[in-house]
Amino acid sequence: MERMKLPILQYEDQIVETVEKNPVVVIIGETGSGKSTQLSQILHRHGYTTSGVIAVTQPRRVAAVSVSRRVAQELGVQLGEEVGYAIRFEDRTSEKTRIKYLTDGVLLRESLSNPDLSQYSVIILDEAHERSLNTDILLGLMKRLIRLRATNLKVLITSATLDGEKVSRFFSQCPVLHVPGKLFPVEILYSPERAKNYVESALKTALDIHVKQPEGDVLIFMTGQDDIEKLVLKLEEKIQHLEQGSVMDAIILPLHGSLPPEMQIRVFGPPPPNCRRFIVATNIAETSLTVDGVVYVIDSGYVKQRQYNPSTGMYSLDVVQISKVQANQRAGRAGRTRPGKCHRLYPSIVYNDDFLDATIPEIQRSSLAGCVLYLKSLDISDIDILEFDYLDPPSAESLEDALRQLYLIEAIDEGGVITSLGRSMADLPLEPSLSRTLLEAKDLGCLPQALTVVAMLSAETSLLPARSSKNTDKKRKTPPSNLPDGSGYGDHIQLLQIYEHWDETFYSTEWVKEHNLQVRGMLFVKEVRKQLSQIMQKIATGPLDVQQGRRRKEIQTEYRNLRKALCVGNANQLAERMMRHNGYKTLGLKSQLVQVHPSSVLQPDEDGMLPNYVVFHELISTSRPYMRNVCSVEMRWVAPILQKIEKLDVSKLSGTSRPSKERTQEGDFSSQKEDKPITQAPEDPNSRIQAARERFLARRGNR
DNA sequence: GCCCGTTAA
Repeated sequence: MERMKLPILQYEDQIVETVEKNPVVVIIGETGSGKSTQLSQILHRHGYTTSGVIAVTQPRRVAAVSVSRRVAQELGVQLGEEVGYAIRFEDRTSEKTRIKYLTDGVLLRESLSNPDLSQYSVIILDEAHERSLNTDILLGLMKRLIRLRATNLKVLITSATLDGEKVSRFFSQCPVLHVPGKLFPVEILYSPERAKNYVESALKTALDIHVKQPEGDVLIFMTGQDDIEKLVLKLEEKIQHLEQGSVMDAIILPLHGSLPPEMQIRVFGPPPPNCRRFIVATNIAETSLTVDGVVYVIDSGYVKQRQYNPSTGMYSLDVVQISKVQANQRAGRAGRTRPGKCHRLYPSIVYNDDFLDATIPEIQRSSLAGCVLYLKSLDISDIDILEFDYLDPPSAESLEDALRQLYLIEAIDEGGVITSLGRSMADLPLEPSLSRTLLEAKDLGCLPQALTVVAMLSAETSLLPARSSKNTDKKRKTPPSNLPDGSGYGDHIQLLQIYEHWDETFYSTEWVKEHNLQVRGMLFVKEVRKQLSQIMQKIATGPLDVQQGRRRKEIQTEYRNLRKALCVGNANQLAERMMRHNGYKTLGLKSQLVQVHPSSVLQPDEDGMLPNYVVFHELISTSRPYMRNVCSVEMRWVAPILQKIEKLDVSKLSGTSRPSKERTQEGDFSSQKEDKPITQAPEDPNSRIQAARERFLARRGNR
């Protein structure tokens, strides 16, 4: 059997012995080592499932499902019995389950109702090198848990290329085991200089491979849909000319996230005989999807990355250089089935001197309001939010921004302590502004409508129709969509109307297609709405289903209440129109000049002016700073919020004026397995981050 | 006039 040869099995004794002796072990295993499927089974064989369940976290849903399926198969058991999985909307575990695969988000949720995670004897954090926001929080929680939990707990942190030393230091010098993978060698070829235009450069390299190199598929990493479409067109054109010669056939496949699923699946089908496939992809092919048969990789060296600026509250989507970890991950995609080649469209000096070692972790690129609320809602008195032990701490500025946001929506009081409202918000799997909107809507009697809007917003990117690439005619505008118009109030109301129409058709797939929306997205909204309704049902009265057959007057009242709830929930996302034109300035710590996104359905009045005050769901800087998903609100709702903003004192919010907390509880537990001191001086994280940030920003400015 | 990489509760 293939499995018998998995490299990790040769290390079984060593792994078990190390786990016996240490609460935390780091395991570095390259692709193909079998760590995701074997580690849990090894520990199961050695009795670790007698005292509890083995949990294995995955950053992605599909991985949790597919890996658990394979393990069940290998153990010859029914999936959902001894081996199961739990992901959002789907729990396939039972009382018999001893090995449980779950997304890290699900484990975080479980930790909310059971901070000790007492049902688990072992927790394996898999793919930790991806450094997802959730994984990073779990790392901090695990560090605390191994000291505090009364019953024995083993933690394994496994990853492909993670800097093992760094994690080991984080966990008091815990041991690091290396397990080799089963990758074939990949020859790295650098360009003499960095391409001025990486699309052109990729095109040349691809054609060169096609003409000169033996069979084998080519995977090309671009940054986004635009690049991909350009390159696909050019490749098709050039290869058609070539084919009159003697080269083999070729097909060219785009691959990115906004492609409908049936188009994504094409890359998994068997390739036609005697035909080379060119797959032009975003970083979706870096980790999320694995394409078989790739022998050549072309790496542009760039990626599109979303980042949050805590001082302005603005997201931006920038093309940035990849990290060394990412470059190696991309190269590795060429060596899965046989030796391969990776063409890097940049010189080795750029790789060595310019690329960051690792991608900046998500926790340092995101708004932390949700994360901070989550930590505050855990009933653990020894956690002070500003002192929470992160592998890579976020900046003080980012934490303060999060506290300010939470205070403005009354999730914490002026002393930084979580309110009962805040606790209710933490129960909802939503960003805080949306949770707050729901709770306010409950009091205002428009909860069914708010549930719909919030569910629609949380799926919004997967709703929009796929942009067609053929629309290159300059004069052709987007076809007039016959979607509802939000009655002039803006995008939130439009989202509500869209869903209500769909509900009227009894969730017809045809209706969705006719209106150029994505079926997958709408079905997701339906699931989210159902989940949120179930949670809200516990504290709300009255029906929460979509309301139908109301009178016009009732609907107007609902819209008004809904807009009011949105205003309360988005207290940190308000903007005021300029006097003489339709530009806006945001109301907050640092005012920004912004505009309503052109896709908005917000309507101007008879004089052509937009409303004086709006709330927005998101601030994003693309070609300009834009507010996306905008809704008109009234000044009288805004006024009290403005007063609050003026009086706000961040130093109180961060709890620095509070007396330090007692830590007696900690001493009781820690005596158990404290052979090494836990308190280690962090090696000056702030200066390290600062330096990384500066490099990062400088690079951004360069382009 | 815009147009988004990815993931998740």
